[in-house]
Amino acid sequence: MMTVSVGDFLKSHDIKPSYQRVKIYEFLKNSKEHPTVEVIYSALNPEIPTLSKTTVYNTLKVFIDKGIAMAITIDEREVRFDAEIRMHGHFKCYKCHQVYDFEMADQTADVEALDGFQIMERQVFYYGLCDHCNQKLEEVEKQ
Amino acid sequence: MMTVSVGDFLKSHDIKPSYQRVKIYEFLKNSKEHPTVEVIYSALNPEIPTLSKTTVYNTLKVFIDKGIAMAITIDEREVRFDAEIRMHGHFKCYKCHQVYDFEMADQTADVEALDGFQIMERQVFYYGLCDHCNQKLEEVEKQ
DNA sequence: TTCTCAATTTGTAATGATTACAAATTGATA
DNA sequence: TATCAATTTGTAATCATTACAAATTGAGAA
Repeated sequence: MMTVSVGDFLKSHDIKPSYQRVKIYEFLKNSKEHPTVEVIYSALNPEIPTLSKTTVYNTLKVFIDKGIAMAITIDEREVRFDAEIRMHGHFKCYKCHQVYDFEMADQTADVEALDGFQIMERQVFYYGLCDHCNQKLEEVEKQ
Repeated sequence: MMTVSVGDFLKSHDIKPSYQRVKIYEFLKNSKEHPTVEVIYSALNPEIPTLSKTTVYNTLKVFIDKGIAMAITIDEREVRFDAEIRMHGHFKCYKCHQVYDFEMADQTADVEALDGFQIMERQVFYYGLCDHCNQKLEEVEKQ
């Protein structure tokens, strides 16, 4: 729930709120699916027929540089993006390939081995079977 | 320190120990740098002039399928590999691009949000400045 | 030893995400 | 309205990875 417009939000992070940037940020913020460049481009193309995929790449790079989005390399193949900046983990299902968010305590301070290191970003990826796919598998095994 | 030969180790994991596979596993096991396919290929090519990069890809896929190696997607660009299977984290320095291992408690059980999920793999990536680069930066700032 | 056959390796070509780059467009300010 | 820098766009290049088919290898049979 944002109390300021997307334009003002971008401005407050030193990003000039062009039409494309506002639309891309809105899409990313409202999306729960951690979309790829391809997904963002395909979703906005009908509404912005002149949109270029390069613009999507450029814009996401700006968002990341300014600290309002994150790149998620949970896929080996293509990068996903997330407008949720607060610390949380990502779970990817091997079967349905969906990426789930999960709440997670920040245990950075516990890591003694990194004394003297300046930790600026954290990514926690778990992989396996989501509850849905896991349950279907168990049902099959019962038979 | 392995008490069995690499060949026997591979056999015990259902992998036929060809010359290439043994050499690639030895290199990966002895490497602390989480090498990419390119690094592995370049390192072994002098010793195995007929080696093909495709073989390196194929072999690493076999190792991962059989559970004796892991893919590390800490780089957006290319995949790195690790023969260390026990749970540990990876830290990548933004400046020198080196990837460090660090010991880490497994807090999987703490994650309530993943009830019903079957977690099969974990990756923890931290990014920032390593102690070496961080220290150099502080020295510059003092001047 | 020689033969056979499946597994493995190899080289080349294709794929596809990402980046480079230069031209076109936009929009704020004078 | 004119100017100019920032932004957007389209195309071409880059490069890690994969697909695929031919060549090679190696273990067991004859």
